[in-house]
Amino acid sequence: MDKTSPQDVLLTAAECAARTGISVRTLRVYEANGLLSPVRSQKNWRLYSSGDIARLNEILSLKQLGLSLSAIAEILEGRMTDVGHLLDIQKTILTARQEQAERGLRLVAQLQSKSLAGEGLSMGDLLDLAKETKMNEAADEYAWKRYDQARPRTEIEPDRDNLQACAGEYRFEDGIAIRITSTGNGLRGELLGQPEFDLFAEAPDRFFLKVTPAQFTFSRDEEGEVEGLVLHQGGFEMKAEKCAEGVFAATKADLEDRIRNKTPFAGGEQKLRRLIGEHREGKPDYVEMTPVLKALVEEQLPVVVKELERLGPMRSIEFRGVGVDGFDIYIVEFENGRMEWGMSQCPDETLNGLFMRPVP
DNA sequence: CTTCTGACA
DNA sequence: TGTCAGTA
Repeated sequence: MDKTSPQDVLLTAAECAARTGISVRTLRVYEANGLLSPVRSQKNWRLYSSGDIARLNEILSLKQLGLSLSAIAEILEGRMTDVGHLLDIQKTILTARQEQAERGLRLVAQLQSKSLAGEGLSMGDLLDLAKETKMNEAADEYAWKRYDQARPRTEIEPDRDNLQACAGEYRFEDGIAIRITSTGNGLRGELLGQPEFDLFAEAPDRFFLKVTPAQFTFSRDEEGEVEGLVLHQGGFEMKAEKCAEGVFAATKADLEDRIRNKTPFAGGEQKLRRLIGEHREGKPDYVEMTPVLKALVEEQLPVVVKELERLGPMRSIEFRGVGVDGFDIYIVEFENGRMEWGMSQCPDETLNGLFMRPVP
């Protein structure tokens, strides 16, 4: 079906913008995101047909829902397989925004009454207000990433040369190494202390796991050489840069040494004591944790606090050894029972793993 | 005078 | 998303 008919009037960008109440810049952005594709004149000017205008109206309507341009693109191209899920996400985001706005309004009202009462406003009052908005923006972004990472993927035929280009060793910002190898018709990933996993192509430089909702995007430098990757998982994006061949093997050998010799992380026990104490208080120190671990710890905190309360005061703490995944394992005795705690840290000493479970 | 691209805020 | 530079 041709979207332009012979008697169609074609509008220039400025005319189209005036008629739809958006800017020319915005029209170009939509086009860059694949939402619009106006024809071009001989002078390379954009010309918008009635079909383009209709599509623009659809875009504007979908934007009312607060959808991102990429989500709108998926819907318009019919690639969106799970609109129901999308709407769920959208609902939670909008509800969160609504709650945030209500909190903001209450704060403003408080501040106004305070200033009416002649008490004067402190910098701290205003900072509270500002902080709140920012936190919500972050929450929105997190929800979107989680959504995008969890949505179903479509596998495509991978490009052989590309697989070779992506193969190599990479190191995350916290020092953790990962090895990517080509299997000929896909990629295989290896993270220290974890079972190997297969990666399937969904775009030339983007691969996904089938066993868990996570994806890898490979990035290239100006010369087109693969220079790094991004792991998308659990609402986070973790960047890794390509590193020298052999780094992975070296860290693997280190881990095997640690396991064989039962070598705990330096200062691990003190750190764990502190962490347990902080958990008991219900406020662990997140500063020395990776963002991913922080999210995990926050999530399980209520349960842990309850458990620690039940167990009573701590009696002793004993290092047991290093697990295959590189976790230092400790047995912690409490007045009313015992727990196993595992702790793992990155080369830069930030904590990247923490688990705890009751043991008989 | 207008649009285009690309960069930057 | 606005704006600016340098073009065509």
